[in-house]
Amino acid sequence: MGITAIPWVLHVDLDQFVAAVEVLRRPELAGKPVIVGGRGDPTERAVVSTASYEARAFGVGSGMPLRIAARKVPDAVILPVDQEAYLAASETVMATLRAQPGATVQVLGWDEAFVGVETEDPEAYARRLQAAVLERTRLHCSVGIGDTLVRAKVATGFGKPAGVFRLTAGNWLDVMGGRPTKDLWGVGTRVAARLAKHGIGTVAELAASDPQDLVPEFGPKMGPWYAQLGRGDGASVVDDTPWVARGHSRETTFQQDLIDPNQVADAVRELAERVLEDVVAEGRPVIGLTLKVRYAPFSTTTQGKKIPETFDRDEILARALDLAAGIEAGRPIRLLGLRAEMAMPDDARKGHTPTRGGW
DNA sequence: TCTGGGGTCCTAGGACCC
DNA sequence: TCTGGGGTCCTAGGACCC
Repeated sequence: MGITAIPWVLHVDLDQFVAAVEVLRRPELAGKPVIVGGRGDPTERAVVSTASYEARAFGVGSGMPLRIAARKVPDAVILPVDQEAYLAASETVMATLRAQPGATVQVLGWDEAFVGVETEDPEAYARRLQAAVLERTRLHCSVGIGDTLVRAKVATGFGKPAGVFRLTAGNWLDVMGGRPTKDLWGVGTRVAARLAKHGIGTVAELAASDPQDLVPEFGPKMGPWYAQLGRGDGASVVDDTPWVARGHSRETTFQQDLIDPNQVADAVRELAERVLEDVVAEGRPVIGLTLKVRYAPFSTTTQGKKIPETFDRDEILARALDLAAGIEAGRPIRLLGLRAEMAMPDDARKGHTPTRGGW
């Protein structure tokens, strides 16, 4: 008997994806600090989508205000976000992954996916995968190998750029144990701070914690889930069930804060029109609406309402304006967002989501 | 330094029903 | 007059991800 092929989870993540796509169509940018964000105008309210490695060397990263990024890297080439271009590149990458022998592909976003495969040699498979993506798209990617989704996802970070790294139950604590809980996928600064309050600062400490002890702080689901996350445990099945959106939202940040109620009403109408385009394209009726309001400087409130199933444009507009009636008069508004929740088709699997749920 | 836009899921508390 | 206990649904808000 030879070695039995066993199931592995691979996590594929394109390196500096957005910046790389831009450099491909403008080769003269290779080796330069490239920052992509907003409309490419650093005087506007916008944030960095992606920075090339050359720009990251100056301390620029995703989510940073574009204004600050431009200040840190005076020579940077600043480009507007071009969703269509990235989506097209992404689709080619995903198609390439799906074409690999034995691959089950679960897309997580523009630039990343899980690949499930049974193989004796996951490193060799990962290398073939990288070569295929590079040949087809001229884009580099890193691959994490794991025995669970979480371990594969975390492993990728150690493979960057353009490398391969394996994390399993065998080396998880050796590699991750001493690191802060914030390094885990799903633990942000807020949760890390709340864990620290209970004396849990590292992954090893979280892994050793009793899941039930975390329930009072985080609730019946999230408490045990964080304990499991600390151990790297969880689901190991890659699920290629097509993703069905729960809803669609649109939001706008105003370059100048809004005060006039008429302007607010106009903005809500426009958001409703844009949301409706997506809903109509999906062909599934709206069952709820949520309005998000960010007042200047920084408090955010939401107001939601269930509504009877409808596609009716006027009905949805009227409901959206009802929600807008709850906006505090006279307070400057920096952002408005409108989300439409849609009815789920009967055959859609609940609990399957790109970033969470069930694991 | 001053924070986009598109998503998902979880929790607490109130309303309502039996 | 005062009021149990359980269940479900809804809303508002929080947290996280890319």
